[in-house]
Amino acid sequence: MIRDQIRQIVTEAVGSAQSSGNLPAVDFPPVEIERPNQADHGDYSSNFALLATSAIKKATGQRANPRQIAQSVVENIPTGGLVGSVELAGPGFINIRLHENWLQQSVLSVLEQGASFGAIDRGKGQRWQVEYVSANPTGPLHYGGGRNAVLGDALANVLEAAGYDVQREFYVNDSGTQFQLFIESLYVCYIQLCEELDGLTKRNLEIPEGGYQGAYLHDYAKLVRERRGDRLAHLEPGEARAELREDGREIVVRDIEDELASMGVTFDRWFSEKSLYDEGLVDQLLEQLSDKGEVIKRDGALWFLASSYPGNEKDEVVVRSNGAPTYFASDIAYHYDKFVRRKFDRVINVWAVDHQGHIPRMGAVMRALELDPERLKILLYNLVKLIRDGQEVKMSKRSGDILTVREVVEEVGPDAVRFMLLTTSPERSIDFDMSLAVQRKNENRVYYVQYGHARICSLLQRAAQSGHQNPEKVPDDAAEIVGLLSDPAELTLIRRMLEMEEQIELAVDRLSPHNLTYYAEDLTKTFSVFYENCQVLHSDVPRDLARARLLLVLAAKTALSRVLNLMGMSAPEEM
RNA sequence: GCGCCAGUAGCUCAGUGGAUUAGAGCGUCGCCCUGCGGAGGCGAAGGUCGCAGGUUCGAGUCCUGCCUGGCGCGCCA
Repeated sequence: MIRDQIRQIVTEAVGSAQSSGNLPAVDFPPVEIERPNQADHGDYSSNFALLATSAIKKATGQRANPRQIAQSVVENIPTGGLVGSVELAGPGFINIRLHENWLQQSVLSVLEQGASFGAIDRGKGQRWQVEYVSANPTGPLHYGGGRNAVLGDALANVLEAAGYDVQREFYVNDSGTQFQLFIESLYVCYIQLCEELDGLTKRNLEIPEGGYQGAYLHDYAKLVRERRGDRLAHLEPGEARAELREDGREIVVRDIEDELASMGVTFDRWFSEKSLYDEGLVDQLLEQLSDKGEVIKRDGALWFLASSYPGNEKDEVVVRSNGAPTYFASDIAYHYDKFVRRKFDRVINVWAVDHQGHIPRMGAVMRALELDPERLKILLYNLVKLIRDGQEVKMSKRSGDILTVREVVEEVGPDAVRFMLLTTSPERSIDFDMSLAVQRKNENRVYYVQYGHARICSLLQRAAQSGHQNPEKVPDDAAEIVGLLSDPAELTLIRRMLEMEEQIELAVDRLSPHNLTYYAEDLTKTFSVFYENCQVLHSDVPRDLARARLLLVLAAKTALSRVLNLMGMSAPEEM
């Protein structure tokens, strides 16, 4: 990374200053490089001298002058390469500007990297898992799950860009109470459908208490009947429901899968909760924890003694007194599987805020399994409120009449959904204004960015038509002609593109990719300024300059489509 | 009651402990089209960063207390 290179250069300068006696031989804190807020403070700056002052005071008791320290460092930073100029500023800041030649040449580096532009190797050799959505397989996805999908997917994209080996997983809760209720509800719908269509005697079955009643169940039931005819209706209810589990699971999971695919979200693995029971892993883990005294029997139930771990106030039931395990039991086995069997270095679970209470418990589980709790990270996100025509979209849960991800995607389009759900930091709730998201107006930020990309494409296309060499191809004299890019608007655009690595790093560090939306806008804005100020295809523009600018435009396209892709959005050629 | 999160411009939101002016978009008010997509660009107005203390050379950012709103504290998930 550029910033790492700068850090290295400054660190070496500190070393030189120390060995020549200009700086005292004390232990200094590591050099930090930051991005100044103001452009005239350079591309990068370091507050090293200010931190060094207190380090010297601590070590020797002497008071040092930060400006003097900074001066000693500045003198030892060679210009050339990527460093254009170095200056001492204010109370002791070291401001560094990138070299113009180096900036120009980096246009070619952007083109070389192409679709992987901005990739860094921070995660090299590490296997991470992102588990997201993991909604109950009991029906279509509630729109709120859309935020989970978008966050998890973009985060996984960004982690891959940062060099991590990432696995995307959806945990299918096909074993608990909710799934059972779903199957029972589906059974009732199926029987009713058979009674109606196959003339069977009415049994007057009713959806069980707490069961599911959405209209989608009838669609599911139809699918079952298409596969099985009325065969299951002639079996004992218990037997029929057992058989229905498979069909029901398949149908609902497929439905959710399609729904997520409609906004471009896919998974590497759909992990079955039931499989943890089938292979006995849950029992095995409960025994194991029981042997270690972490799990005990009390009041007829089996308890995990979570309260012996920090942050936990109470114990948790893992097996109810009626013998049925809670979801928490399989969660223990599931995380054992993730960390011990599959050996993920780190796992990120994306959860809605209403699961926040589960976090300390999982921390306790990690400790009980003798795993470093740091290896499990929870990305919590707040709820989404849908607004249409200035009013909150309310829905009745009882009738199962929910607004689904599919419906929202159909109404506003996958790209707008993704962008909108990504702009806000996860811990904040979102008021998602659907009426605004569909408007092709200035207020809609999604279109601003995509329009910028389309305009770039149109420019490149026009270039090809007006007799330029295929602008998508880098010419042999590219290294020479990019040297003609010296307009402030051109250099600013290059600088902005070169922030890509840092933007990716930032999203990874915070486990939150929302900065990408702002970066995309910023990049687009910077391109627009260039576009206004620098003509490309115009008779007044010298041919080589036009060619150089076309390379820059192509690089801008590379950068902009890269950010859009990281966010999981399309980069339209035209709109 | 306890815990977690949020409170920044009229609105929607960024903000990684540092340099006299805390940013963006929208909205408002002015400009810029004999030129590559005006779904654009430039500029202006607009802020007690919820409140009160504290730490620091320096706080929107860290600490404490309080106010407001959301969520969580089940043999639910």
